[in-house]
Amino acid sequence: MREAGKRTRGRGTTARPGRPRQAEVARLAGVSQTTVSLVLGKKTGGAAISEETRQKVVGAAESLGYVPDPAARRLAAARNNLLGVFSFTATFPTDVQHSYYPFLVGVEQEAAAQGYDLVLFTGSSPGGTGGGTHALHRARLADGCLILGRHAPTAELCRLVAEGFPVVHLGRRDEPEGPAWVGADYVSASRGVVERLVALGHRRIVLVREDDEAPASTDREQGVREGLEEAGLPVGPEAVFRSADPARELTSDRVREWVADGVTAFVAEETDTSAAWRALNAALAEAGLNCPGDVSLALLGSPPPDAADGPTPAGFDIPRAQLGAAAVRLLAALVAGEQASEPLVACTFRPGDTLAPPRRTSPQPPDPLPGPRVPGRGRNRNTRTEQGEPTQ
Amino acid sequence: MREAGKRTRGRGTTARPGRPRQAEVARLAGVSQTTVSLVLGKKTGGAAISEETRQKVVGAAESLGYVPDPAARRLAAARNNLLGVFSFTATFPTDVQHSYYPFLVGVEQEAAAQGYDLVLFTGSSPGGTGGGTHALHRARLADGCLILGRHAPTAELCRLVAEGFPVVHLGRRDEPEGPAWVGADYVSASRGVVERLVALGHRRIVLVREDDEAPASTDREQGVREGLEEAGLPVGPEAVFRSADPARELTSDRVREWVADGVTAFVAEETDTSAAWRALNAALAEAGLNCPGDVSLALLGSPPPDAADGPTPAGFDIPRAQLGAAAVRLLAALVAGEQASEPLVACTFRPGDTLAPPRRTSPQPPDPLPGPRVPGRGRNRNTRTEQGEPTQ
DNA sequence: GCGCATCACTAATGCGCATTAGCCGAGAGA
DNA sequence: TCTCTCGGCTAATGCGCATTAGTGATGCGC
Repeated sequence: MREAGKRTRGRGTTARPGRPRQAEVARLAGVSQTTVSLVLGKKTGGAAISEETRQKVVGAAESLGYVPDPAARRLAAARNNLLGVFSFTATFPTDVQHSYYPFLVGVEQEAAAQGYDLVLFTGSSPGGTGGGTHALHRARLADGCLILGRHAPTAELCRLVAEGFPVVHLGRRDEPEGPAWVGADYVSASRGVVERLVALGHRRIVLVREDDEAPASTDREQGVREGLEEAGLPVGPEAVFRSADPARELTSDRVREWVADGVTAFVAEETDTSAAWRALNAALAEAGLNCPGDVSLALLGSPPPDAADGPTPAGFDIPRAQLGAAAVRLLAALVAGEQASEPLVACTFRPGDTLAPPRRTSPQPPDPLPGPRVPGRGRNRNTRTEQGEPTQ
Repeated sequence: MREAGKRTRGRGTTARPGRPRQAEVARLAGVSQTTVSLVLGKKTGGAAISEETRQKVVGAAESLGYVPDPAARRLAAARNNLLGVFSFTATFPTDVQHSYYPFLVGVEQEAAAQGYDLVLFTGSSPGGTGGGTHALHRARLADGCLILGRHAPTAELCRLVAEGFPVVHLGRRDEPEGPAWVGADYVSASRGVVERLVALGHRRIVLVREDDEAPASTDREQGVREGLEEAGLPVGPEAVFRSADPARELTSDRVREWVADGVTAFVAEETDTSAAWRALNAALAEAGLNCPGDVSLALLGSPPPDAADGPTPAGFDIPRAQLGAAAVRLLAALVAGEQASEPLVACTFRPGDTLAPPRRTSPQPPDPLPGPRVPGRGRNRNTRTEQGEPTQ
């Protein structure tokens, strides 16, 4: 069933039914196939090749237009330089908004850099034809596999992991026996935002967050708390406003009250809906407070795409491409049998247009901070927030 | 140099260093490797397998999570249900504007439907590490390969084709010995736009185009000409305004002149820069003509993304996702050894807000057309423009 | 002038799979 | 009873390459 019917391998003849093999090159150069492999593979691995022979081989290969067969190459090398990418929604959904595209930018780049090609496993969304329940098992075709999104069947996934197959999940996971993962360092990033505010002179800062328990939310709150603590500011319940329905509960009255009470800066968490952020902005507008004149604002994440107009909120961006790249690096390390290291990727500080020193207090940079600094709680060396320069 | 030092293949032990092979499955099922291959390959090729044995094998394979090695499959002259995707720019560039994303939407869907997974060959952009000049030959790992964009090295490409490797290029190509391709049917789509205008009562229509010889341009002009001809309207040089620098040469005076002369509709070609379209709009605005009140306008393509405001121009959209899907279908057919069929994909008519019956002539729908209709030149059955309903 | 270490190269092997040629036992035909 | 299929399976082979043992020559020291 090879090529155009029949069995083509009529060896012995000079016939060249397909593309040339190393054997043909060898014959033409008057050497052995091994020599050809050695010369073209560049690896002198123990053996030495005379310049003369090398030239003969290279010449023969060129004149025949020899190109190695990737399948054979990979088979012989016992690895195929393929990384699987599994998303349990379409990898390229019609709705670009919810796609993994930004991650894939980094995934592709890093994979290329590491010498891997990518296998996109299709049809893993509901109703996929092949595989059925065991869709994930196709991943074994690759040397390792990347999981995007939280929709992978956990049982299957853990099984792959248990069997020693290298798997990296893009996004934090909490299972003890689950796959390796990489995620954004929300804690450090959030702390960094608070540090900025403090450096500008703010002493009363309120975090507005929604009412869920996702790690993404919890981490941000923790970061804010660490930032406050580090500056010796109070971390009591008054520092966090938590609401299941910010649009209703975060009123202009509430905001006025805060401001009257000495609050000079607000920090809102970012979520799918950006409910907290929207509510905060609405309430401020209604209260007649403007930003950054009256109060400073920061958003712990990227602004929603529909809010492209208006000032850019200060805060941080999730470096999606870098996350993708980090995931690939980690996966490549696992494939190579090395140990995984830091799974957190630093976010990028976004200066924005919503920060200013507080109104009434004269900006006393970092000196007269009330309360003691907490020394041991310094930022984590490896994952510290990459803060852009203020002038940037 | 295999795995973590030493030779790992300490066969005989129960050790399972990598993913399971057919041999392991065979051992577990108590049959030979051949039987496993036979059962899992579904090909009863001469041999018959009892249902009992089949069950044992399938069970063993499943419990081990066996997945065939794609490289080995390819080497053994079989299929591996992998389609390669090659883009000679980054497949996921940072600049989303110029990406192949819309095509990939369709590629992914159709690949899933046909039971193929996709291999993204990375690093084919300039400076790619692996492969070097012969980067394209990595494609041989897959059953066939899709080429996006015009940057593939033609020589390599033609070589693959000559060797009988299934290749489909997304976008029209004109080499005689080049790869198969799929493209948008600009001719039919452009003709369809003219037909609309004619149906609305327009009798003097001018095409504004830039001065290049790309097939995309030529095809559109041809479509317009066919549309005019079909309606029995003159197809002389006065029907086409061609300019290397529309911004300068397409003046408001020129436009006024046309209108005074009885022209009631303009059609502009779409290009990277949309120069023709922009110039036309500018000239009309300067001439104080409004659309669709005074004249009707159509754009032979999708509006530039920076012109999101303003009325939606009538015209057609290139169905990128469908093109991707069509490319995959064609490729799958080639892989299966079938013959290729129609490479053209119909564009979608976009009604827009820029069409209206001509001002002074009473709208005489399709009846009193001057001149004879040209019968044989009817639209191409298979590729006719999928025109949206006007009410849509 | 005999061991011994290069040097320059080759024969042999196996990667994981598909395929081909058989092998063995049981029933059918003679 | 002896061959003759034929069903059900397996041993053997090869895909094109990389890798590992060699194998002759040659040079070198003593």
